[in-house]
Amino acid sequence: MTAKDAAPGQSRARRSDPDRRERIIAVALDVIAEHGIAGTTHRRVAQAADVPLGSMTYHFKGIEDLLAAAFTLLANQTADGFEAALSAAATREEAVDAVVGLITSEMLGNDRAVVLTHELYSLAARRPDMRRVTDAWMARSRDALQRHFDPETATMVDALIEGLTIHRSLALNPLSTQTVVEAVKRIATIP
Amino acid sequence: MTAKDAAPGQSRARRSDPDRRERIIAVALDVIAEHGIAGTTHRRVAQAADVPLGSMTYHFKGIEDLLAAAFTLLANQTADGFEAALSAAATREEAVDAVVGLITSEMLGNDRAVVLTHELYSLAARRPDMRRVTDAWMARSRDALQRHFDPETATMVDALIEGLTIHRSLALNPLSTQTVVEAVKRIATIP
DNA sequence: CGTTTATGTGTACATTTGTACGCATAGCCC
DNA sequence: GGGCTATGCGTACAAATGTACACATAAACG
Repeated sequence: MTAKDAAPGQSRARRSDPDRRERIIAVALDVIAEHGIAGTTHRRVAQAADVPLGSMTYHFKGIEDLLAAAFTLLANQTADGFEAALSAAATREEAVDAVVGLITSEMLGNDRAVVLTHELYSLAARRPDMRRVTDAWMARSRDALQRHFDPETATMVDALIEGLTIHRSLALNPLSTQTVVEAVKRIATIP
Repeated sequence: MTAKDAAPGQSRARRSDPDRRERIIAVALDVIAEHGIAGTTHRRVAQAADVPLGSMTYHFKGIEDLLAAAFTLLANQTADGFEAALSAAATREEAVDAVVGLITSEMLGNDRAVVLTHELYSLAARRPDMRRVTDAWMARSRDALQRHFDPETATMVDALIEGLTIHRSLALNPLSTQTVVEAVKRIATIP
Protein backbone atom coordinates (compact mmCIF):
# COMPACT_ATOMS: atom_id res chain seq x y z
CA MET A 1 0.00 0.00 0.00
CA THR A 2 1.02 3.59 -0.03
CA ALA A 3 2.22 3.56 3.51
CA LYS A 4 5.23 5.61 2.55
CA ASP A 5 4.67 8.53 4.83
CA ALA A 6 8.20 9.85 4.68
CA ALA A 7 7.51 12.54 2.15
CA PRO A 8 10.31 15.07 2.62
CA GLY A 9 9.36 18.69 2.44
CA GLN A 10 5.78 17.98 1.56
CA SER A 11 3.20 17.88 4.29
CA ARG A 12 1.37 14.76 3.42
CA ALA A 13 -1.94 16.03 4.70
CA ARG A 14 -4.53 13.76 3.28
CA ARG A 15 -8.14 14.57 2.97
CA SER A 16 -8.75 15.01 6.65
CA ASP A 17 -6.80 15.18 9.82
CA PRO A 18 -4.79 12.07 10.53
CA ASP A 19 -5.60 12.48 14.21
CA ARG A 20 -9.17 11.60 13.54
CA ARG A 21 -8.78 8.01 14.58
CA GLU A 22 -7.09 9.01 17.81
CA ARG A 23 -9.76 11.56 18.50
CA ILE A 24 -12.51 9.01 18.02
CA ILE A 25 -10.78 6.69 20.46
CA ALA A 26 -10.41 9.41 23.05
CA VAL A 27 -14.03 10.47 22.70
CA ALA A 28 -15.12 6.85 22.93
CA LEU A 29 -13.72 6.75 26.45
CA ASP A 30 -15.91 9.69 27.39
CA VAL A 31 -18.94 7.99 25.94
CA ILE A 32 -18.19 4.78 27.80
CA ALA A 33 -17.74 6.73 31.00
CA GLU A 34 -21.09 8.41 30.56
CA HIS A 35 -23.22 5.60 29.18
CA GLY A 36 -21.34 2.43 29.97
CA ILE A 37 -20.35 -0.15 27.42
CA ALA A 38 -24.00 -1.09 27.09
CA GLY A 39 -24.84 2.42 25.94
CA THR A 40 -21.85 2.89 23.69
CA THR A 41 -22.88 2.69 20.05
CA HIS A 42 -21.24 3.65 16.81
CA ARG A 43 -23.71 6.43 16.34
CA ARG A 44 -23.28 7.91 19.77
CA VAL A 45 -19.51 7.96 19.53
CA ALA A 46 -19.66 9.39 16.02
CA GLN A 47 -21.91 12.19 17.17
CA ALA A 48 -19.77 12.93 20.21
CA ALA A 49 -16.64 13.03 18.07
CA ASP A 50 -18.45 15.01 15.38
CA VAL A 51 -17.58 12.60 12.62
CA PRO A 52 -19.90 10.83 10.21
CA LEU A 53 -21.09 7.34 10.98
CA GLY A 54 -19.12 6.01 8.05
CA SER A 55 -15.89 6.97 9.80
CA MET A 56 -16.59 4.35 12.42
CA THR A 57 -16.54 1.38 10.12
CA TYR A 58 -13.78 2.94 8.12
CA HIS A 59 -11.39 3.32 11.03
CA PHE A 60 -12.41 0.29 13.08
CA LYS A 61 -13.11 -3.26 12.18
CA GLY A 62 -16.11 -3.25 14.46
CA ILE A 63 -17.40 -2.03 17.77
CA GLU A 64 -15.24 -4.51 19.64
CA ASP A 65 -12.20 -3.14 17.90
CA LEU A 66 -13.13 0.36 19.01
CA LEU A 67 -13.57 -0.75 22.60
CA ALA A 68 -10.22 -2.48 22.55
CA ALA A 69 -8.51 0.63 21.24
CA ALA A 70 -10.22 2.84 23.79
CA PHE A 71 -9.30 0.70 26.76
CA THR A 72 -5.75 0.35 25.53
CA LEU A 73 -5.50 4.11 25.51
CA LEU A 74 -6.95 4.26 29.01
CA ALA A 75 -4.46 1.74 30.32
CA ASN A 76 -1.52 3.52 28.74
CA GLN A 77 -2.54 6.95 29.94
CA THR A 78 -3.12 5.77 33.46
CA ALA A 79 0.08 3.76 33.62
CA ASP A 80 2.00 6.75 32.31
CA GLY A 81 0.76 8.90 35.15
CA PHE A 82 1.37 6.14 37.60
CA GLU A 83 4.96 5.70 36.53
CA ALA A 84 5.61 9.41 36.43
CA ALA A 85 4.40 9.91 39.98
CA LEU A 86 6.47 7.05 41.34
CA SER A 87 9.59 7.84 39.33
CA ALA A 88 9.63 11.30 40.84
CA ALA A 89 9.93 9.86 44.31
CA ALA A 90 13.47 9.48 45.57
CA THR A 91 13.00 8.07 49.02
CA ARG A 92 10.61 5.56 50.47
CA GLU A 93 8.75 8.31 52.28
CA GLU A 94 8.30 10.15 49.05
CA ALA A 95 7.09 6.97 47.45
CA VAL A 96 4.44 6.59 50.14
CA ASP A 97 3.42 10.18 49.56
CA ALA A 98 3.23 9.53 45.85
CA VAL A 99 0.96 6.55 46.39
CA VAL A 100 -1.30 8.59 48.63
CA GLY A 101 -1.33 11.31 46.02
CA LEU A 102 -2.35 8.87 43.32
CA ILE A 103 -5.26 7.60 45.36
CA THR A 104 -6.54 11.00 46.37
CA SER A 105 -5.70 12.80 43.16
CA GLU A 106 -7.96 13.27 40.22
CA MET A 107 -6.06 10.85 38.06
CA LEU A 108 -7.25 7.63 39.60
CA GLY A 109 -9.96 8.88 41.89
CA ASN A 110 -12.33 10.82 39.70
CA ASP A 111 -15.61 9.27 38.69
CA ARG A 112 -14.66 8.96 35.06
CA ALA A 113 -11.56 6.93 35.80
CA VAL A 114 -13.37 4.71 38.26
CA VAL A 115 -16.22 3.93 35.88
CA LEU A 116 -13.85 3.20 33.04
CA THR A 117 -11.73 0.96 35.20
CA HIS A 118 -14.73 -1.06 36.26
CA GLU A 119 -15.95 -1.41 32.71
CA LEU A 120 -12.55 -2.56 31.60
CA TYR A 121 -12.21 -5.07 34.41
CA SER A 122 -15.57 -6.65 33.82
CA LEU A 123 -14.79 -6.85 30.15
CA ALA A 124 -11.37 -8.33 30.79
CA ALA A 125 -12.82 -10.98 33.05
CA ARG A 126 -14.96 -12.16 30.15
CA ARG A 127 -12.76 -11.62 27.14
CA PRO A 128 -9.26 -13.05 26.96
CA ASP A 129 -8.00 -10.55 24.41
CA MET A 130 -8.90 -7.69 26.74
CA ARG A 131 -7.06 -9.51 29.43
CA ARG A 132 -3.80 -8.62 27.77
CA VAL A 133 -4.54 -4.95 28.24
CA THR A 134 -5.06 -5.30 31.97
CA ASP A 135 -2.09 -7.60 32.24
CA ALA A 136 0.22 -5.06 30.66
CA TRP A 137 -1.22 -2.32 32.82
CA MET A 138 -0.73 -4.25 36.03
CA ALA A 139 2.77 -5.24 35.03
CA ARG A 140 3.73 -1.62 34.57
CA SER A 141 2.21 -0.66 37.90
CA ARG A 142 3.97 -3.48 39.66
CA ASP A 143 7.33 -2.56 38.17
CA ALA A 144 6.87 1.07 39.11
CA LEU A 145 6.10 0.10 42.68
CA GLN A 146 9.04 -2.28 42.85
CA ARG A 147 11.35 0.64 42.38
CA HIS A 148 10.58 1.45 45.99
CA PHE A 149 9.16 -1.65 47.63
CA ASP A 150 10.02 -5.31 47.79
CA PRO A 151 7.92 -7.48 45.46
CA GLU A 152 5.49 -8.74 48.06
CA THR A 153 4.89 -5.29 49.49
CA ALA A 154 4.54 -3.86 46.02
CA THR A 155 1.77 -6.33 45.31
CA MET A 156 -0.01 -5.38 48.50
CA VAL A 157 0.30 -1.68 47.81
CA ASP A 158 -1.05 -2.19 44.32
CA ALA A 159 -4.12 -3.99 45.65
CA LEU A 160 -4.59 -1.40 48.37
CA ILE A 161 -4.54 1.40 45.82
CA GLU A 162 -7.26 -0.39 43.93
CA GLY A 163 -9.48 -0.88 46.92
CA LEU A 164 -9.02 2.57 48.39
CA THR A 165 -9.70 4.25 45.08
CA ILE A 166 -12.94 2.35 44.65
CA HIS A 167 -14.13 2.98 48.17
CA ARG A 168 -13.26 6.62 48.02
CA SER A 169 -15.38 7.08 44.96
CA LEU A 170 -18.32 4.93 46.02
CA ALA A 171 -18.63 5.29 49.75
CA LEU A 172 -21.19 7.60 51.28
CA ASN A 173 -18.74 9.14 53.68
CA PRO A 174 -15.54 8.97 51.71
CA LEU A 175 -12.37 8.01 53.42
CA SER A 176 -10.34 10.94 54.62
CA THR A 177 -6.90 11.55 53.22
CA GLN A 178 -5.70 10.96 56.76
CA THR A 179 -7.05 7.43 56.68
CA VAL A 180 -5.50 6.80 53.28
CA VAL A 181 -2.12 7.88 54.60
CA GLU A 182 -2.45 5.61 57.59
CA ALA A 183 -3.47 2.62 55.47
CA VAL A 184 -0.61 3.02 53.03
CA LYS A 185 1.84 3.38 55.87
CA ARG A 186 0.61 0.23 57.55
CA ILE A 187 0.94 -1.78 54.36
CA ALA A 188 4.28 -0.30 53.38
CA THR A 189 5.82 -0.72 56.80
CA ILE A 190 7.55 -4.04 57.11
CA PRO A 191 7.27 -5.28 60.64
CA MET B 1 -51.86 -13.12 11.88
CA THR B 2 -51.70 -16.33 13.79
CA ALA B 3 -52.96 -14.62 16.88
CA LYS B 4 -56.40 -14.40 15.45
CA ASP B 5 -56.51 -17.90 14.15
CA ALA B 6 -57.56 -20.79 16.22
CA ALA B 7 -54.02 -21.95 16.53
CA PRO B 8 -53.19 -25.15 18.38
CA GLY B 9 -51.82 -22.73 20.88
CA GLN B 10 -50.02 -22.99 24.09
CA SER B 11 -49.38 -26.45 25.25
CA ARG B 12 -46.96 -25.49 27.97
CA ALA B 13 -49.15 -23.90 30.52
CA ARG B 14 -47.40 -23.33 33.77
CA ARG B 15 -49.94 -21.87 36.04
CA SER B 16 -48.65 -22.17 39.53
CA ASP B 17 -45.14 -20.91 39.68
CA PRO B 18 -45.00 -18.31 42.42
CA ASP B 19 -41.20 -18.37 42.49
CA ARG B 20 -40.97 -17.51 38.86
CA ARG B 21 -40.07 -13.89 39.46
CA GLU B 22 -37.31 -14.83 41.88
CA ARG B 23 -35.99 -17.42 39.51
CA ILE B 24 -35.80 -14.93 36.69
CA ILE B 25 -33.85 -12.54 38.89
CA ALA B 26 -31.40 -15.23 39.93
CA VAL B 27 -30.89 -16.36 36.36
CA ALA B 28 -30.44 -12.75 35.26
CA LEU B 29 -27.34 -12.58 37.45
CA ASP B 30 -25.88 -15.55 35.61
CA VAL B 31 -26.61 -13.93 32.29
CA ILE B 32 -25.00 -10.67 33.38
CA ALA B 33 -21.97 -12.56 34.62
CA GLU B 34 -21.59 -14.29 31.30
CA HIS B 35 -22.47 -11.55 28.83
CA GLY B 36 -22.18 -8.33 30.78
CA ILE B 37 -24.92 -5.77 31.09
CA ALA B 38 -24.39 -4.89 27.46
CA GLY B 39 -25.26 -8.43 26.42
CA THR B 40 -28.15 -8.90 28.80
CA THR B 41 -31.44 -8.82 26.93
CA HIS B 42 -34.97 -9.79 27.77
CA ARG B 43 -34.81 -12.63 25.32
CA ARG B 44 -31.56 -14.04 26.59
CA VAL B 45 -32.70 -14.02 30.20
CA ALA B 46 -36.04 -15.50 29.25
CA GLN B 47 -34.37 -18.34 27.44
CA ALA B 48 -31.92 -18.99 30.26
CA ALA B 49 -34.76 -19.06 32.78
CA ASP B 50 -36.92 -21.12 30.45
CA VAL B 51 -39.82 -18.71 30.55
CA PRO B 52 -41.63 -17.04 27.67
CA LEU B 53 -40.62 -13.57 26.60
CA GLY B 54 -43.94 -12.23 27.78
CA SER B 55 -43.02 -13.11 31.35
CA MET B 56 -40.35 -10.46 31.26
CA THR B 57 -42.62 -7.53 30.70
CA TYR B 58 -45.20 -9.08 32.94
CA HIS B 59 -42.92 -9.34 35.96
CA PHE B 60 -40.73 -6.30 35.39
CA LYS B 61 -41.46 -2.77 34.39
CA GLY B 62 -38.52 -2.82 32.03
CA ILE B 63 -35.00 -4.02 31.62
CA GLU B 64 -33.70 -1.46 34.10
CA ASP B 65 -36.10 -2.79 36.66
CA LEU B 66 -34.77 -6.28 36.12
CA LEU B 67 -31.19 -5.14 36.52
CA ALA B 68 -32.03 -3.34 39.73
CA ALA B 69 -33.69 -6.42 41.15
CA ALA B 70 -30.79 -8.64 40.15
CA PHE B 71 -28.13 -6.44 41.70
CA THR B 72 -30.16 -6.02 44.85
CA LEU B 73 -30.20 -9.79 45.16
CA LEU B 74 -26.46 -9.93 44.58
CA ALA B 75 -25.79 -7.35 47.27
CA ASN B 76 -27.99 -9.10 49.78
CA GLN B 77 -26.55 -12.53 49.13
CA THR B 78 -22.99 -11.31 49.37
CA ALA B 79 -23.59 -9.26 52.46
CA ASP B 80 -25.28 -12.24 54.10
CA GLY B 81 -22.22 -14.37 53.56
CA PHE B 82 -19.99 -11.57 54.68
CA GLU B 83 -21.86 -11.09 57.93
CA ALA B 84 -22.07 -14.80 58.58
CA ALA B 85 -18.32 -15.27 58.22
CA LEU B 86 -17.50 -12.38 60.51
CA SER B 87 -20.15 -13.16 63.10
CA ALA B 88 -18.67 -16.59 63.51
CA ALA B 89 -15.38 -15.10 64.60
CA ALA B 90 -14.95 -14.68 68.33
CA THR B 91 -11.50 -13.23 68.65
CA ARG B 92 -9.56 -10.72 66.65
CA GLU B 93 -7.33 -13.45 65.25
CA GLU B 94 -10.36 -15.35 64.09
CA ALA B 95 -11.68 -12.21 62.51
CA VAL B 96 -8.45 -11.82 60.55
CA ASP B 97 -8.74 -15.43 59.46
CA ALA B 98 -12.32 -14.84 58.43
CA VAL B 99 -11.31 -11.88 56.30
CA VAL B 100 -8.58 -13.91 54.63
CA GLY B 101 -11.09 -16.66 54.05
CA LEU B 102 -13.52 -14.28 52.42
CA ILE B 103 -10.88 -13.01 50.03
CA THR B 104 -9.56 -16.41 49.05
CA SER B 105 -12.86 -18.26 49.19
CA GLU B 106 -15.21 -18.81 46.36
CA MET B 107 -17.76 -16.38 47.66
CA LEU B 108 -16.02 -13.16 46.82
CA GLY B 109 -13.17 -14.44 44.74
CA ASN B 110 -14.73 -16.45 41.97
CA ASP B 111 -14.97 -14.96 38.52
CA ARG B 112 -18.73 -14.70 38.59
CA ALA B 113 -18.75 -12.58 41.74
CA VAL B 114 -15.95 -10.38 40.51
CA VAL B 115 -17.58 -9.68 37.18
CA LEU B 116 -20.91 -8.94 38.79
CA THR B 117 -19.33 -6.63 41.31
CA HIS B 118 -17.62 -4.66 38.59
CA GLU B 119 -20.78 -4.37 36.60
CA LEU B 120 -22.67 -3.17 39.62
CA TYR B 121 -20.03 -0.61 40.54
CA SER B 122 -19.86 0.90 37.11
CA LEU B 123 -23.62 1.05 37.03
CA ALA B 124 -23.80 2.60 40.47
CA ALA B 125 -21.29 5.26 39.54
CA ARG B 126 -23.60 6.35 36.76
CA ARG B 127 -27.04 5.81 38.22
CA PRO B 128 -28.04 7.31 41.54
CA ASP B 129 -30.78 4.80 42.23
CA MET B 130 -28.30 1.95 41.95
CA ARG B 131 -26.10 3.84 44.34
CA ARG B 132 -28.47 2.99 47.14
CA VAL B 133 -27.82 -0.69 46.59
CA THR B 134 -24.08 -0.30 46.95
CA ASP B 135 -24.51 2.06 49.87
CA ALA B 136 -26.56 -0.47 51.80
CA TRP B 137 -24.11 -3.22 50.94
CA MET B 138 -21.11 -1.23 52.11
CA ALA B 139 -22.87 -0.20 55.27
CA ARG B 140 -23.54 -3.82 56.17
CA SER B 141 -19.93 -4.76 55.46
CA ARG B 142 -18.64 -1.90 57.53
CA ASP B 143 -20.86 -2.78 60.47
CA ALA B 144 -19.82 -6.40 60.32
CA LEU B 145 -16.16 -5.41 60.37
CA GLN B 146 -16.70 -3.01 63.22
CA ARG B 147 -17.66 -5.91 65.41
CA HIS B 148 -13.97 -6.67 65.52
CA PHE B 149 -12.05 -3.59 64.44
CA ASP B 150 -12.13 0.09 65.28
CA PRO B 151 -13.94 2.21 62.67
CA GLU B 152 -10.86 3.47 60.87
CA THR B 153 -9.29 0.04 60.67
CA ALA B 154 -12.58 -1.45 59.56
CA THR B 155 -12.67 0.99 56.67
CA MET B 156 -9.15 0.06 55.68
CA VAL B 157 -9.85 -3.65 55.87
CA ASP B 158 -12.94 -3.19 53.75
CA ALA B 159 -10.97 -1.41 51.05
CA LEU B 160 -8.19 -3.96 51.24
CA ILE B 161 -10.65 -6.81 50.75
CA GLU B 162 -11.90 -5.08 47.65
CA GLY B 163 -8.47 -4.56 46.17
CA LEU B 164 -7.11 -7.98 47.01
CA THR B 165 -10.16 -9.71 45.60
CA ILE B 166 -9.85 -7.86 42.34
CA HIS B 167 -6.15 -8.45 41.98
CA ARG B 168 -6.46 -12.07 42.84
CA SER B 169 -8.92 -12.61 40.06
CA LEU B 170 -7.24 -10.46 37.45
CA ALA B 171 -3.52 -10.75 38.02
CA LEU B 172 -1.42 -13.07 35.90
CA ASN B 173 0.37 -14.56 38.86
CA PRO B 174 -2.30 -14.40 41.50
CA LEU B 175 -1.37 -13.37 44.97
CA SER B 176 -0.65 -16.27 47.24
CA THR B 177 -2.79 -16.87 50.28
CA GLN B 178 0.36 -16.24 52.23
CA THR B 179 0.56 -12.70 50.86
CA VAL B 180 -3.11 -12.11 51.59
CA VAL B 181 -2.58 -13.14 55.19
CA GLU B 182 0.38 -10.84 55.52
CA ALA B 183 -1.48 -7.89 54.01
CA VAL B 184 -4.51 -8.28 56.24
CA LYS B 185 -2.29 -8.58 59.27
CA ARG B 186 -0.40 -5.43 58.42
CA ILE B 187 -3.60 -3.45 57.98
CA ALA B 188 -5.31 -4.91 61.02
CA THR B 189 -2.34 -4.44 63.28
CA ILE B 190 -2.48 -1.12 64.98
CA PRO B 191 1.01 0.18 65.53
C1' DC C 1 -71.30 -27.42 36.21
C1' DG C 2 -71.30 -22.60 34.21
C1' DT C 3 -69.58 -18.06 34.65
C1' DT C 4 -66.35 -14.73 35.95
C1' DT C 5 -61.84 -13.08 36.99
C1' DA C 6 -57.17 -12.72 37.38
C1' DT C 7 -53.09 -14.34 35.73
C1' DG C 8 -49.92 -15.46 32.20
C1' DT C 9 -48.32 -15.72 27.21
C1' DG C 10 -47.76 -15.47 22.12
C1' DT C 11 -46.95 -12.16 18.82
C1' DA C 12 -46.65 -7.87 16.40
C1' DC C 13 -44.22 -3.56 15.80
C1' DA C 14 -41.64 0.61 15.90
C1' DT C 15 -36.76 1.64 16.99
C1' DT C 16 -32.18 1.03 17.24
C1' DT C 17 -28.22 -1.38 16.16
C1' DG C 18 -23.92 -2.95 13.48
C1' DT C 19 -22.15 -3.21 9.15
C1' DA C 20 -21.43 -3.11 4.02
C1' DC C 21 -20.80 -0.71 -0.11
C1' DG C 22 -21.21 2.38 -4.00
C1' DC C 23 -20.16 7.05 -4.91
C1' DA C 24 -17.73 11.42 -4.28
C1' DT C 25 -13.52 13.87 -3.81
C1' DA C 26 -8.86 15.35 -2.62
C1' DG C 27 -4.02 14.62 -3.34
C1' DC C 28 -0.27 13.02 -6.52
C1' DC C 29 2.32 12.01 -10.85
C1' DC C 30 2.87 13.02 -15.68
C1' DG D 1 -3.87 21.00 -16.33
C1' DG D 2 -5.59 16.02 -16.74
C1' DG D 3 -6.17 11.83 -15.27
C1' DC D 4 -5.63 8.06 -11.41
C1' DT D 5 -5.96 6.20 -7.06
C1' DA D 6 -6.48 6.02 -2.33
C1' DT D 7 -9.26 7.97 1.08
C1' DG D 8 -13.51 9.14 3.20
C1' DC D 9 -18.54 9.40 3.58
C1' DG D 10 -23.80 9.05 2.87
C1' DT D 11 -27.00 5.72 2.88
C1' DA D 12 -29.30 1.42 2.81
C1' DC D 13 -30.50 -2.84 5.07
C1' DA D 14 -30.99 -6.98 7.72
C1' DA D 15 -30.99 -8.35 12.38
C1' DA D 16 -31.98 -7.62 17.13
C1' DT D 17 -34.18 -5.18 20.80
C1' DG D 18 -37.72 -3.30 24.24
C1' DT D 19 -42.31 -3.05 24.87
C1' DA D 20 -47.41 -3.17 24.32
C1' DC D 21 -51.46 -5.71 23.95
C1' DA D 22 -54.96 -8.84 22.43
C1' DC D 23 -55.92 -13.33 23.65
C1' DA D 24 -55.90 -17.87 26.21
C1' DT D 25 -56.64 -20.36 30.32
C1' DA D 26 -56.35 -21.91 35.12
C1' DA D 27 -58.53 -20.81 39.32
C1' DA D 28 -62.27 -18.98 42.07
C1' DC D 29 -66.95 -18.68 42.86
C1' DG D 30 -72.01 -19.35 42.50
